[in-house]
Amino acid sequence: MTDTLFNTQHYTYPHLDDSIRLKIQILRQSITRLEANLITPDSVKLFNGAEPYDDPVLGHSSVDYASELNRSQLLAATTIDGKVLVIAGAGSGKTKTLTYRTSYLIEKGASPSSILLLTFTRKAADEIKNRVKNLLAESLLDSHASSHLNGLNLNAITSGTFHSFCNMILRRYSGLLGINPKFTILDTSDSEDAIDLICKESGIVRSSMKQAFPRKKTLQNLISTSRNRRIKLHDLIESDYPDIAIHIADIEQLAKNYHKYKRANHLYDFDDIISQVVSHLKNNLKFRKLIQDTYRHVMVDEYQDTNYPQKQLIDYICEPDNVSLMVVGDDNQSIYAFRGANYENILLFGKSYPEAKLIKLEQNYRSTPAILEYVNALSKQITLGYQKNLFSDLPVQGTKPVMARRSNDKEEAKFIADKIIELKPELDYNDFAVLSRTSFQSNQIQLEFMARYIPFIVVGGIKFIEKRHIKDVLALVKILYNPNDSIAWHRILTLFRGIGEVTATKITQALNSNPGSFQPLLDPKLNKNNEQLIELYGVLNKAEQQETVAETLDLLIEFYLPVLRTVEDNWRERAEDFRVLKNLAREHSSLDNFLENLALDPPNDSVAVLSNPDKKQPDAVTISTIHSAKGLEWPVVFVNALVDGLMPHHRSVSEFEALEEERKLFYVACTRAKTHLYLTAPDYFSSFAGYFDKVSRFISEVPKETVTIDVKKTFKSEQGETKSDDPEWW
DNA sequence: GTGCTCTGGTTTTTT
DNA sequence: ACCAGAGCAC
Repeated sequence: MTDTLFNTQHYTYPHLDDSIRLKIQILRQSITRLEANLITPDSVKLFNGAEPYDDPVLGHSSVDYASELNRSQLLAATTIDGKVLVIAGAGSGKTKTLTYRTSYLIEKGASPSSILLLTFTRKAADEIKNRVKNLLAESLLDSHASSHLNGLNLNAITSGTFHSFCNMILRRYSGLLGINPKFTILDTSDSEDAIDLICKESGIVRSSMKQAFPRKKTLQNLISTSRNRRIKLHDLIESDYPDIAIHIADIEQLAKNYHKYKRANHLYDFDDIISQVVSHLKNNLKFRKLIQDTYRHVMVDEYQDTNYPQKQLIDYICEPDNVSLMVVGDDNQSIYAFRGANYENILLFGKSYPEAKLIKLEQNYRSTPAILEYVNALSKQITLGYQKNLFSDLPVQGTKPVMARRSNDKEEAKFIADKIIELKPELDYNDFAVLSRTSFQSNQIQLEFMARYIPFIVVGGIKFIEKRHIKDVLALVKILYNPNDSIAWHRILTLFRGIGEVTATKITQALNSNPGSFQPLLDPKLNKNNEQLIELYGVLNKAEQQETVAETLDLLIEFYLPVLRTVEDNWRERAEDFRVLKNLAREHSSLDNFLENLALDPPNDSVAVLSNPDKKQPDAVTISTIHSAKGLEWPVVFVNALVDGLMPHHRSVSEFEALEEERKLFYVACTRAKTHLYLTAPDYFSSFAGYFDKVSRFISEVPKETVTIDVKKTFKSEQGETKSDDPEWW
């Protein structure tokens, strides 16, 4: 205790009950088992101890694998049989390794169409694919060296996110699977709306004497979590939401109705897209065989953030021994449990595949030794995981992370701004990032930056796709594509004055029992002589005739603008966003293509960037949540608001696994820094949730020699403000 | 049935 | 700051 930065006895740690102890024990066993299968360049005598150039492929390739990769990376890239887990530490060249492995597979004779590459974002998938194309460009044109490469089409590599892959499979094999290929995807907020609608229609009594019925957001979360974590709704509510236990029966019924509703209307939510493919793989042997024969080389990135259905998907595809599988991940960076990700998948890999090999990438190419020393100390605090120790061969130690504490969030923001201005002469604004646990924690910093003329961009923020007017127009597009989409209908119908829940439901039902026609809009018994409904009828029919997505969109927007004007005062401002939407539409050849891409790969750039696609990113400091910063790096990183209660979040401190994830989140934040890491905290933080005034336990737990402390306190005394530097003060 | 306003309870992170 | 329910007028 004495060598830590601060006395950790000030914090309350979660109680470990027997069930969690048992779980830890099982996970430890699995980890130990796989550690026994660890292979290193030395243990396997990489290329029999000879130079890699003796390998028939490596020796003759135009790609110089052995000099481009370090020995562990080379081992990972060339171990192409069986099942392999690669533990790739932060900044260890994971993407590079996947790129070279893909290239190596192809040079070894794997056909591009037999390769399946699953990543967490489409951007990551595209990047790997493009880098492989560049690597092999020379060989593909060279008809002498390796003749089988000549004329290969690398676009045949299947790469993307789990969702985009499963979406493609559902549509491509809709005939074999007996499903309607014209389904629409519900994003999270559509799914919430659907649940809300069904809740109202099924006449559940929402208000109870004792306990209010959960809101739509909670319900959606509950249903999704229950599916992704394979926990019965009943058990999930009892363990995680005991307050609403009296509503269990209603919620279970609601979940069933929601499911029926989606199937009846050809709607798939995010969870369905994956679990439908899994259940077809499970039940349809012909389909399973077909998929297993197609994808012979599977690679999965960010395996620590997969959920149970995603693991099942991989397991079904990779069931035969001759399908090779490499999963890559870092158990220290699993930070998506709230979205159903299961950190156990990566820890239990040895249990699923007892013969699997383990490879570790521990050389870090990102951070200075001083920063690595700190993050390795953080890593030691994580209870469960594979053994790892990041190292760097940089000759210069660099500066230690700085822990700065200030009287309040304003002083904290000032500190950050001061540092940026101090370091700016040698760096660009692009070289700085401020990372926060929650998005609102950057408000004070944004104000300070504005006052000091420091340019910044906020990542995360309000999503373009989540804006009301964008959702409205997209609902119109969805109606055209899938006239069964009652969620979209309901959204549009309630937009008009004089039409509320009840009328909208009646019209929606009439539309559904009258497939292929918008006729009910004209029915005087239903439309209350609303002229806009009659106009909508004409617009939809006309829009159906349009050739391109852009033309269709133009018509719909033209109709929608006057409607928007009746519901929002700032409609002009909002209308600006339609330019962006039109630009996006021009990139798509069909409505389904357009809708799919917006749902599965929504643009998360700010509107300003989207509307000037040609302009280069301006030179600006990045302000982001830690989650959104995953996979990125900056020379100078600030992690702010490090108060116990915000980091770890107060809602996560009472449960072992939740606290562990917060710890990993802090680890992710710190590993983004290349040369300078600043950890900052205000003296206190107060909100309806409580009053927090201790520095984050994650700061306190590590040995004090790994950081530099910088504490300044502004006293509010009777004589006015005075400043003091007191190292004893926290 | 619809739409407005008031009020009190709520707020983590997001492909 | 944001949303959902209640209460009320049309």
